[in-house]
Amino acid sequence: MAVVQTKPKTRIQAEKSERILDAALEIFSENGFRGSTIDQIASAAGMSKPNLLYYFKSKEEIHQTLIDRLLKTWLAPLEQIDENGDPMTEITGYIRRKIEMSKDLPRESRLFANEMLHGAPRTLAKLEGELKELVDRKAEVIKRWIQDGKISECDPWHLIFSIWATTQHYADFDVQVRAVLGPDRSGESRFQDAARFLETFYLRGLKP
Amino acid sequence: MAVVQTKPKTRIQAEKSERILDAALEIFSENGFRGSTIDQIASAAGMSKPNLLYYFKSKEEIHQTLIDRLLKTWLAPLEQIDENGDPMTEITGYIRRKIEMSKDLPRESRLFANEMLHGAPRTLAKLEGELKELVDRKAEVIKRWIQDGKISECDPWHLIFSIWATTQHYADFDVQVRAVLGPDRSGESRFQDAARFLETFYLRGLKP
DNA sequence: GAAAAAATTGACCATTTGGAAAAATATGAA
DNA sequence: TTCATATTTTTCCAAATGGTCAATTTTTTC
Repeated sequence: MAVVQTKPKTRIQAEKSERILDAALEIFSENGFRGSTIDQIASAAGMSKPNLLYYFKSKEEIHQTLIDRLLKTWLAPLEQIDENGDPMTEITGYIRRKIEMSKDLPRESRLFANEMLHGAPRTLAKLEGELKELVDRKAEVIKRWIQDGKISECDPWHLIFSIWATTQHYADFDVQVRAVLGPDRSGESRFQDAARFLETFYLRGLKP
Repeated sequence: MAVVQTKPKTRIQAEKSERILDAALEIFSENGFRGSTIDQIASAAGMSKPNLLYYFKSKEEIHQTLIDRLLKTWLAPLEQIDENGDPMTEITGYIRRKIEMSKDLPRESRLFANEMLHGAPRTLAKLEGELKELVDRKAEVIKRWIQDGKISECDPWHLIFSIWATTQHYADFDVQVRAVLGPDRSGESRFQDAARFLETFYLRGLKP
């Protein structure tokens, strides 16, 4: 049976299961769950299929592990919003962090998007739990900012959705973005351009 | 060989291939290309697998047909932007049309999103062709509006991306949106709330 | 209403794929 | 060095799946 269920015990276990997860992230984010084979993942991780199955007892388990880890990473930037900070700074900071994540962790973003796209079968409970709670909490913060006249009136939930959408777009729809921008604007600078656009746009949209 | 390659000839061909495409849209958008089986599609279309393969010679061909049709539908709302209209009205109109599409054609949106997410293997050429041309054309229109001082300065391409992202989000990430909004705000009204948020937000962001 | 064309079915096949089992090998603690 | 444990490989299997084909049934045409 698989070894890593609870905690890796040996050096090799820690190393190998990390390599597997990294390879799996690559493969899953590119091909989706059903579009990926254990063989592909194994070979990307530089080992044989049965060897991989020594560490994770099924394809499903690898995927589940990735998803579980991902959610924490995903919530972190929102968590960081400080109710005592300056609203404008907090929100543009959040946007910058999210754009940064699209640039640095596109595979994670796509894995997550894929999961959502297909109805979040393995994540729904957490969305309705942890995620909803966090968003509700932060929405309250934003509401207070609005009541204090620090930012203009708007629906905090849809505001958050819009930030998610616009920032993650640059990871999830990367091909499309690059196709439209053309070869000359498809360099790393597109993230900076996006950040600049979004920050000024949200500043204008939220200025009281 | 498949019959419908060029044009359906008989009544039955027209009807059945339409039913197949509708079923395929349902299945593909839910499970992705590799996650869907011909059997599933056939049974959703109320026929046997070999029967389905009488109309389309492969799973790939069904998918390709869907994607080809989709792009036209997808470009239509942007196409409608009128350079001679009032900028604000044109842009909020565009947003409304896009939100409408997320509400009425979520399966199409998800099919498209899935294709993008996995690198648009079957669409890339069209993205770099038709799509880019259209967007470039409309970006010029927006540029002129900016130069004429009718809307505030911003990058037209990223403006368009942001509209795509925010509106399609409500179809592609529907599960997440509903999970966060909770049962009471998950009715049809969420599209209206989204539209209201986005329209006022873009109005504020673009007011010169 | 008979012949031709179109549509449908049932049986079948090759390949891919997730996964199991057991044997063989490497590693580490005593 | 030896024994126990951890790791890896080889071999294999059963189910799922995309697709074919010949035979049969239905529809259309004349």
